[in-house]
Amino acid sequence: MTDELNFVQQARRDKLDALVAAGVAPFAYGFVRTHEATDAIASLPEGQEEGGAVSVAGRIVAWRGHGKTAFAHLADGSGRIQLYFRKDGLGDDVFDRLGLYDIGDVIGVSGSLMRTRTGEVTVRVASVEMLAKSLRPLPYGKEEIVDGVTVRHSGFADPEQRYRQRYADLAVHPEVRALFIARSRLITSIRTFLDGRNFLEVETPILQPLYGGAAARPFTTHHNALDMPLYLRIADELYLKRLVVGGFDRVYEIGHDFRNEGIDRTHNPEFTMLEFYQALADYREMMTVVEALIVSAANAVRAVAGVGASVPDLQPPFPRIEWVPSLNAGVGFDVMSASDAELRAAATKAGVEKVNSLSRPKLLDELFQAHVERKIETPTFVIDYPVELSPLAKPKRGNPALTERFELFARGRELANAFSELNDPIDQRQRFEAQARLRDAGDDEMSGVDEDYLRAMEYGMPPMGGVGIGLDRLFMYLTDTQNIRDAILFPTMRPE
RNA sequence: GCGCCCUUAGCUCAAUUGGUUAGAGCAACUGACUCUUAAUCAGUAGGUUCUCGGUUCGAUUCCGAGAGGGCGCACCA
Repeated sequence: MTDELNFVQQARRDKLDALVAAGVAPFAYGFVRTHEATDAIASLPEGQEEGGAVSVAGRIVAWRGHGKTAFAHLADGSGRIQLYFRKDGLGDDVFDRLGLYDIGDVIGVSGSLMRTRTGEVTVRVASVEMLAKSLRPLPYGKEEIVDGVTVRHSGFADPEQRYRQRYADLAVHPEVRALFIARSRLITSIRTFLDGRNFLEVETPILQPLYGGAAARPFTTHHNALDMPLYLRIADELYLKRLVVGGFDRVYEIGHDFRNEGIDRTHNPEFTMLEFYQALADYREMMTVVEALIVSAANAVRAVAGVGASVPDLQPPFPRIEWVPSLNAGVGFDVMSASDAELRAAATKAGVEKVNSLSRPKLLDELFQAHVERKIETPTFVIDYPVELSPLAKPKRGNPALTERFELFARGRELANAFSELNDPIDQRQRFEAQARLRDAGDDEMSGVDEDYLRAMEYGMPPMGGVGIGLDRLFMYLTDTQNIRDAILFPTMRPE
């Protein structure tokens, strides 16, 4: 695609010049609107032919000229309304100038409501103002009737262009707008839910001198004045837990985490994470909180017109299955007492590749994914993970080979990850040092020892339950969206 | 990173086995039309067929390389 003016764009420039020559400012400062489109339509009672004066504003999305009259449709955030222009109502000058208007122009009109012969509520335009001349045609689609069925042809089907030019995608696709309205409702519902349970919303650093709280490769940047490296956070966890030390018993943060990994249909380098921490609660208590939060979020999305139909019917309490017994049932032997060789054989049988290069924890994880995770359809809590898979969780009371951890799965995907959080600074130091050794050995997904965090723990960190929920993933689950790029307004793309 | 597929007018898509001047709808432009709504009718214009190279008398079509994208796999505890 070229940035040179093509003939369509040149025609619009010429109209712009003609408007200016006629004394019409093509880019206005504002407009006083009395009604949104759907409100204006609703204000004319059924059966009534004529109504009062309204002022509406929006984008011209259809234009049908008829010599000395013209019909148009105007779209705003609420919907669309028809406009009716008459030469003998507007005067020759104004009516003739309508030829300089195009589909895509943002205009404001005033006039009285009327009902057309076919019953459509319409504004009989008495005055019209150009608010923003459109110099580039929007790729509106077309509808046609094929064998009695209405087929919508998008005018903008190339996914790449839709992601790159989300503004145009939104402008021509009402269903895309509806989806992102639903996303906003989801976020709002989570805030309302947590605020209602006395959680405090906080903001913690995105630029961090040490990254931690997850295992991922970070984005690295540099602060010039301090002449030091900084990392974009891969998780909020360690800062939120510092705040619990400070006396904020219930905190949460909704924000972006950044992970320098591959891009695919479920991964974007920056994504929206919810983390919340509740002092004195253990992981079992957090399961009931998560259940209620997910149901509340699902209800919020379900209420959005045009999106809600895809939301699964959720019936709490969600099933809880234990990690070890469920995997044992899948493979047919006891994985905890099995030798590495037995695990490798089972992994090979399950279709796992390169089993000889995998560590024991990785083998267990692969087996669990193949035999249990992928088969989970309806929301299900998996609880009590082996300690070697969960270095950040507290040991399980009465069984130190396990941890007090749960993950929530649905449709084979992880929706939430939670622990009874480690609050023993001596244990924490040992785990940090083990991570630091791995990092020094070349694993750049591992961070070093966070001395400041240890200092915070040494002051006394209350026991707490902590939960992380990837909100893009949750939204994708609730709306049955297959690609994360359809759930993020401006997904990460290569430069054009 | 690997495999498969895609890239033609502003947009959505055609183009027979490699063969005349690369077509259609919408959008655009000119004209007609005072209740239309996929408005209608008559006409006009619009192309580096992603880029570079090769094969051929001849390439949108076949081959090679590159760019961008989509899907799947792998990676992402």
